Amino acid sequence: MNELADLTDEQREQLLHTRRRAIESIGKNMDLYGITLSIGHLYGNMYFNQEPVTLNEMSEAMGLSKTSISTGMRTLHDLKMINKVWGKGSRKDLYEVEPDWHQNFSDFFSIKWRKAVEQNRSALRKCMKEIETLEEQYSEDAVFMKVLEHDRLKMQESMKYYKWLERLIDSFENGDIFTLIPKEE
Amino acid sequence: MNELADLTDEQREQLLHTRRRAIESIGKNMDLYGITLSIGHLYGNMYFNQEPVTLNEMSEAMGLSKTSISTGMRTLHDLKMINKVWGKGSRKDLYEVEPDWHQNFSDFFSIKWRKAVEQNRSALRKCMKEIETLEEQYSEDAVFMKVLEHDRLKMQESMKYYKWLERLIDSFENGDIFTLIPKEE
DNA sequence: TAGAACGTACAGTTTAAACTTTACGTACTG
DNA sequence: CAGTACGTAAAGTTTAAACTGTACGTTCTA
Repeated sequence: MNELADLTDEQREQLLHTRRRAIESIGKNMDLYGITLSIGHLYGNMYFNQEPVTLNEMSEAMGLSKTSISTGMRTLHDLKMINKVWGKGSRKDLYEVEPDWHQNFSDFFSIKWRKAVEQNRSALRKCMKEIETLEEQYSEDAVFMKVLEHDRLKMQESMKYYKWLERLIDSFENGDIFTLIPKEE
Repeated sequence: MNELADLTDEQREQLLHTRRRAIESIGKNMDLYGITLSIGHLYGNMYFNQEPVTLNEMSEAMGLSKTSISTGMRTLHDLKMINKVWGKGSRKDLYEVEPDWHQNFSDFFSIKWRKAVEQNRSALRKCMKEIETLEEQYSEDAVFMKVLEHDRLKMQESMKYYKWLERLIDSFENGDIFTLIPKEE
């Protein structure tokens, strides 16, 4: 269970103390991924573990109920930030952090941003259709037409942005971004 | 005050009904920017306005207290998603949406992600220093050394990612991203 | 200079999120 | 086939966030 069992008490103490700063910082800044502080800490605590962890282990380590850890793990798993591992003879679920953070980042954008962009594009498309219908209907009414044109132009501008964003997300998804901005300097 | 005053009741009705889908969608998906749903709606409602709006106008339009609108406006302003405008003879604060969404996106990353990356890098740097000190101290202890090395390698990997991410953020901030992925297809 | 309009700090209230406890379905074990 | 361990759904509780109402400082107006 405890991969630090072979260390002396003093060593374990020093190690955990040293790790803490990194764990706290990583966990805290995961709100960027829309993740709550305690789930961020969960991830941070898993970060240094060499071996995959179980629900019970993390529950005990963090002083949270097993249910909380369970839902936290699912959240992290949905975002592909941790992996479910099939371990030896254990019938417990085992989890470990996905070590490739570049991949992490890409997945996050694919999952979250792609969905949002598609929803907004769809809504804008429908809205523009309706505006165009109104423009046909009221083509004689100069005052109304001016307002309608304003709305249409505004949405066309937004559409341009969304198309650009989709190409950016594409580049994350297919890895082209790492040609444009290489992993190694 | 009301830029739609010159329209007939029917026209205004149709227009607002048509706009609503876009407003809802835009507002809803702003949780990606760490923004609450109602502030997202505030932004969505401002989106179509041709003229800058005041606190009172939006308060009435959204059925929220002026205080709520005030704090919402500040949040949006901090993220540079809206601009404070100095209008004619009015002494009310006037706000309008920043129309350049590419710029919006860049600013968001500069503000939010840059800070997080710097914090994490700083924490990791300190943590690595301490690990190295321990490695000197316990250089004879093979068991402990193995654990320490594992931690150090893990953090070095993370540092690579953060350096990459900083270069990505740089490209947003200085606009290079729009050379790599052009606004126009 | 008194009075009104404006934006926001602050304290209090309501609503939503996080977390726990209990209970249940499933899959191993003897 | 009972008995046990495991993960999670569901309901209940606690904690935090969102929102409101009041009050105050500032700035403009008469």
